[in-house]
Amino acid sequence: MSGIPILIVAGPTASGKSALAADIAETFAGVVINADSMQVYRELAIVTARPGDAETARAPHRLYGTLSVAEACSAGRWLSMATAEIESARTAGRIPVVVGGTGLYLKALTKGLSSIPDVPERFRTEAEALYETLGGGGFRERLRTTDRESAERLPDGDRQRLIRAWEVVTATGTPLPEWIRRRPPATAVDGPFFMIHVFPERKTLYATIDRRFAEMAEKGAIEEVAALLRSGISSDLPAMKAVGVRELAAYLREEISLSQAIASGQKSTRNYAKRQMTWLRHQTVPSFVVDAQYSESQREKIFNFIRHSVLTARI
RNA sequence: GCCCAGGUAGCUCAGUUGGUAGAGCAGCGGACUGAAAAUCCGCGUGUCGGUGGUUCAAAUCCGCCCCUGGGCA
Repeated sequence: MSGIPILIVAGPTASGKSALAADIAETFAGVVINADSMQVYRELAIVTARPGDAETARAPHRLYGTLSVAEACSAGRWLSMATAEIESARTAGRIPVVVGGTGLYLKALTKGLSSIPDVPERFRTEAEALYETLGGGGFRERLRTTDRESAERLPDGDRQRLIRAWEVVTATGTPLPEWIRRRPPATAVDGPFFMIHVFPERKTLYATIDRRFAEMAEKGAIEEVAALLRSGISSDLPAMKAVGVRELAAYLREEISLSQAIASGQKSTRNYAKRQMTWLRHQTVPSFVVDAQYSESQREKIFNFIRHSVLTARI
């Protein structure tokens, strides 16, 4: 059952990878499985550029809008959902087409994620309070007494990773790097994996991003964020940190003008796309690279790659 | 045509009495093991409009030319 290969479509936001994934799944009897950390949230459809009904009708789509914004997804949680979807697609004889731009998720899928016990929430609260009182430098010194390796590796300002390292060692008694070394990645699915990278030219991509963000604001993103604010969920939740949510929320709170919010959202999206490209360039080995925005003119050469490499790998 | 004010990084601009240039924003490169659309680390990327001259030395002083605003005709 694990003989069916897994196809991964990776690329920065606005590269057209979702459309490509839908095309592939429609043509080759696949199931599109989302690997985007924000498109999993139900209430964020527009700001996350989640595939619409027309697209999802063409082939089965999984893990899109499956969680509420009141919940927090995580690499581990996503991985277990994704492996379940991959196995069920395979059982049904369909090719899993994993698509997304969240580098950590894709790495977890292809290289595995060490199994580390769940850390109860109170440790995070405690760590955050401690970080506030001691400051970055002080917190790092404190961490040094229990997890020297992390304390030396991380800069004072890397609040999130320092807190995570502290949580793990405090809750489990074992430092995070030790967990990683000790436990082999337990949850990755069996391959074979094939990866398609969609890498548009930078200038084109940025122009698309700018256009798309302005359109989102016109077509309901503001209302979507307003509803999110009205729901009163904690600003610490991941969904509140999505690109576009932060900027439009600032506009709705009347802290900045609409045009400032749009300019700022466009900028954040461009910066995000750049970070994604760093991940994808260095953390994965592509099997096939599309060096342009995906469009129908690219389709045949990609399909040929799939016919010749992916399908013949099928057992 | 004449008179002003300008022309310095992708953009907006600094630049003392001459010592081959620096801020903000934008951008670029990198890291990444359960928040990852997160969180960080690093980097000025330059025919100082052009050209001749003065000088040991010119973004800076002088001449001429080009361009952009504004004003007067």
